[in-house]
Amino acid sequence: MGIRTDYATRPREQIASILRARKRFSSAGEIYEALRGAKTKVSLSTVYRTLERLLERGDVSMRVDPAGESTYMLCEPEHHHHHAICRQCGKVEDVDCTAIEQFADSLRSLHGFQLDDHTMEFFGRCRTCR
Amino acid sequence: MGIRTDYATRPREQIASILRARKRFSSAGEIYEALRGAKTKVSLSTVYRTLERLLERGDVSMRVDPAGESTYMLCEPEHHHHHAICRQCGKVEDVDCTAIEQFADSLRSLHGFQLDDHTMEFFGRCRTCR
DNA sequence: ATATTTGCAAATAATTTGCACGTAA
DNA sequence: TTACGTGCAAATTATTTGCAAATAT
Repeated sequence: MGIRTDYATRPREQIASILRARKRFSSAGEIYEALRGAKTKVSLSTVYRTLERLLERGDVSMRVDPAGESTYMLCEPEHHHHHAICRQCGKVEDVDCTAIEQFADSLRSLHGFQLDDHTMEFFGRCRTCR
Repeated sequence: MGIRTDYATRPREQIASILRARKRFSSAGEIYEALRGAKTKVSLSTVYRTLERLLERGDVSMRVDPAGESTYMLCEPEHHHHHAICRQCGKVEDVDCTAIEQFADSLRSLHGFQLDDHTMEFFGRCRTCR
């Protein structure tokens, strides 16, 4: 019998709900603040622990912002893709960039460097913020 | 008369020297440790302040590692380029990727997204670590 | 019933800051 | 001299952890 680690608790539902509502990367602190108005009280530690758990499960993607803060967003990483992040409103759009990846693949022989992973982020203004 | 902010001090020389010797991204703490053996004592605050100053001057490039720590490397960002980071030894090779950027440019109309900047990092093993 | 989750407060760890003293020009 | 830089110790900030109480199954 394996270990069961998936209780559906109120705090977890609340946190998931916030994540669903926000379509951008949010820090633990921001989620905690967004929860302030909610009926159930959720502690900051629980927010951290839940985010870590969601990350392990692959339900959120994590991004360390330039200030070094970890931020999270609901997002099934089923297929490798990248993000276009609006500088103004923070909205994130998935960028499917097969062609870019093909290009990245072609860099495999570059510098004698055996390429096995890469990251990319795009910044600018989304349609509504332009 | 403007403000002069460029004294050539012993601590700054020591820090620059360490940066020159290491060809990889190093944290303030790592530089501080590397300085332990040096003749001159340099405080951790000075390491932080010097790195911040070098960053403002454009003499180093900064990277927030996945754990959220800021790391620095000597590197003139004269022309926009990216990095191939060896997972094993940490060595960094500059990747000139004009073609990738052309591709990125072509994404400008993507999603109605006005692209104005992007980041990319490549990971793998360098020639000697393969 | 009982294994898991939570809240709280205390512990870490990276980074920043105030201030008196030291130093380059 | 004197404006700028440095060290130290204390303050901040994000994140983690121990543990007793609460909760889901």
